[in-house]
Parts: sequence; C-alpha cells; structure tokens
Amino acid sequence: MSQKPSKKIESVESQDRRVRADAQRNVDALLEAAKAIFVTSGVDAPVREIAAKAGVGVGTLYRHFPNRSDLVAAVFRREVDACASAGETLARSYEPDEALTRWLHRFTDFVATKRGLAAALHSGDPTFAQLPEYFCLHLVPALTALLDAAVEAGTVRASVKPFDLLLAVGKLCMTVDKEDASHTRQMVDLLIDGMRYGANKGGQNKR
Amino acid sequence: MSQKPSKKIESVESQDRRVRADAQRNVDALLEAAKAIFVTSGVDAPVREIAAKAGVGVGTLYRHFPNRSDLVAAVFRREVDACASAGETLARSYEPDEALTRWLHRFTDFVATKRGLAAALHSGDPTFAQLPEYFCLHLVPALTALLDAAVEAGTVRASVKPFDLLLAVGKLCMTVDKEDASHTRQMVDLLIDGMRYGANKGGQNKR
DNA sequence: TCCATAAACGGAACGTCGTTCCGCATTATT
DNA sequence: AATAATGCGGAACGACGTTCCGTTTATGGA
Repeated sequence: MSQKPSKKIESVESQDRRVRADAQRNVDALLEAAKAIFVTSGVDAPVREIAAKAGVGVGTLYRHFPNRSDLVAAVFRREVDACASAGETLARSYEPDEALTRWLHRFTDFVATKRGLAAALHSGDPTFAQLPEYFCLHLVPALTALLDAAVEAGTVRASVKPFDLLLAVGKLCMTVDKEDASHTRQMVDLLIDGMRYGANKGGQNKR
Repeated sequence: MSQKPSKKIESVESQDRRVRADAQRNVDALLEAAKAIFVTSGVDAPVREIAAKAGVGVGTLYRHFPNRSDLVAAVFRREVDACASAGETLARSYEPDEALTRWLHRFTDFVATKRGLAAALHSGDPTFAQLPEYFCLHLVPALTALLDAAVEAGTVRASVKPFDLLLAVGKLCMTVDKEDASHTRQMVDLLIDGMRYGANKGGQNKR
C-alpha cells in the first residue's frame, strides 16, 4: 500500500547499488562451489559441504538460497546461460560447421556433469518443475542460430530440428553405468556426422 | 566347507518350515502396510511410519529388509506378481477381449499407485537397478498370453507387441500434475479401442 | 573522517531421516 | 518344563536440511 519512503533508486533492476559487496561475493562463491561439487558428488551433495567449499557458513547459504533446491536450480540456470552464450562466442570464432560441432560437445559436457539431476527433475519439487522450460527457452535459440548458420553454409542438412537434436544428445548422455564418457562422445560424434551432407571418409575424429 | 550338521531339510526352498510363525506374520504385515502407505505418501514415506502402521518396531523392519530400498523393491515385486497372476485369473473368468481390457486397467491401477518410483529407478541405487528386468520378465508373458488369446479370438489385431503396449500404457500413466486419473483412463481406453479390429461406434465406455 | 545502523554472517541447535545395537520376549526343540 | 535360538522393540547414533540469534561488517550521511 505505502510507497517506498525516500530512496533515490526506483529502477526495477539495480545491479549492485544496494546489495552489499561481500554478499554478492558470497553468492558467487556459493554458485561456484556448488557447481564444482555437483560434478564430483552429484546434486545430492550435502549443503554443509558446499558452504564449506565456498568458505561460508550454512546460514549464509540459506540467506541467499531459501532451500537446497533453489541453489541447485540457480546453478543449473547459470550453466544453461553459460552454455547458451558460449554459442554466440563460438559462432564468432569459428566457421559454422566447426562452431556447431564444438557447441554440441560443450553441451555434452554440460549434461554429463549433472549427475542426479534427471532424478531430481522427477522428484515433484516445484522448484525443479520450471527448469525444463528454462532449459528449452534458452538452449533451443542458441542451437537454432548455430544450426541455421551451418545449413546456410551448406555443410549440414536442413531437416534436423533443434529441439529434437538437443533431446537426442541429452538422451545419449544418459549413462546407466559409470564412466561411459568416451562412448558417449563417440555416439554424439556419430550423430553430428550424420547431419552432414557428404559423409567424409575415415579421419573424421581428427577434430 | 563343512556341510549342514543334522537337519532333516536340505531342500533349497523351504517355505515356512524353519521360519518362525510370528516372523512371517510380521513380514506380511510390513509388506501390506508399505503397499498402503506408498499409495498415499509415495515411496519416499518414512520407515517409522510404515513400521508403525504394521504394528512393529523399526528393528523388526530392518531385520527383514536390510535397507529401505529392499522393502520398496519387495513391495514392487509382490505387486508385479499379483498383477501377473491376475492375468491368469482374468483369462479363466472372461472371454479374451474382456480379459485383456480388464487386465490393462488392472495394470494401469498398478502403475498409477507408484508415485515416486520412477524417480527412485533413476536414483542409482543398485537395489532398484534390477527392478525393470523383473518387471519385464513377469509382466510381458502375462500380457502376451492375454494378447495371443484375443488375437486368436479375432477381436484384436496381431500387430501389437506386448512389450511396446506395456511401455505405452506405462507412459500414459506418467502424470506430471496431480489427479489426472480420469484422463489417464480415457487415454488407455483409447489405446485399447485402437487395437480392436472394427471400431465399435459409440458406447464403448459402457464397460 | 567517523559513527550509527541495517544488512549479512557464522555456526550452534532443532527436528527428521535411515540405520544400528542390544537387552528382553517369544518361539521351537528336547 | 527347560533350554537354546530366533525375533522383537525402541533407544541411540550420525547425517541431513533448515532455523535461529548473537556477533561482525559494510555503507552512507554527519
């Protein structure tokens, strides 16, 4: 009902004006620590372990992330963003076909380091319920741009739909046992080759 | 190295000869209680709650099921068995087409009351890893028998493979939100109708 | 420059979970 | 009926997610 009393800033999105510097630093440290720990211990890693690695107390963690799942979701979104923006970077640095290949490998690494998240998505936690939407909303455009460029360059057939490709690679990364990393890589490479027009004979794996 | 000292029974499978009567009773009570609680609270329900409902202490529970997942798996297997044997019963009581329909509905109910189990299957717990195999090994033959009978009776087309049908119905039961029971039923009914030869017009839902 | 103060911090503490342990009760055997 | 073995109950343990609150620290106006 009452409006803000006497504040100069009324912008909706002020980056670091009113947020304390150490708070922002701790948020970053927590996201970084969580990301690293999720890779080694899966998304079910204890909160205390993450807080310790970030060099903060659990109270600090819970100040910024009301519950565990919020932290997991934040890390997930951050990595989706990173993966999406990597698409733009690659598009500027390489020719279309190479950029597409490198991005799919980047995406593979992203999915591979999410042990336990597939299970978490089906856990019924409402915090996780909106993650798939975020996933599609950000990654599909990124892949679409790369794919369109490669199609226009004439190195890749146009019949592949971005979403389907994303899903296919994701499924290939669903490793039942442990340490199928090389096998996964092989299958993804096969998929990429399949998208190309003329299959080049032999030395395809030579990057 | 040393053989059994002086026991009359050397049969590998003795049902209730050497097991104490109260122990068997408690095992049954636990399985029953767990089954009921899994329906209402999902497979993640606390162990203590199950033990309480069964009228035993947690120690008793852990005597028969070394860990939580063993209890979940045992309930699952028991219900798979029940579902499979229901196939034989239905085959004797109804004509092929009706028996097939009723069994698929029975299977639907079975899958629908397994909230949280899909997530558990992907949790990496080795106890759960062998459940899908058990699932297929017992349910596919049951459905095969019903399906073959219906095909021979000429009411159902022969092109449907049991495993595929099982999977399809299972997927239809994967409800994202809550309380899509009637919707699920509709879709399964549709699937069943689709298997029939001449689509009967109208009153199909009339049981 | 300094100070008041609100924001942020750390970690002890709480309740719940799965699991273990052991003294006691119940059952089967002689 | 006596004895041995088997099973039982529930307190206790460690780990977890989460909350709470006394203390520390950054920050903007004096």
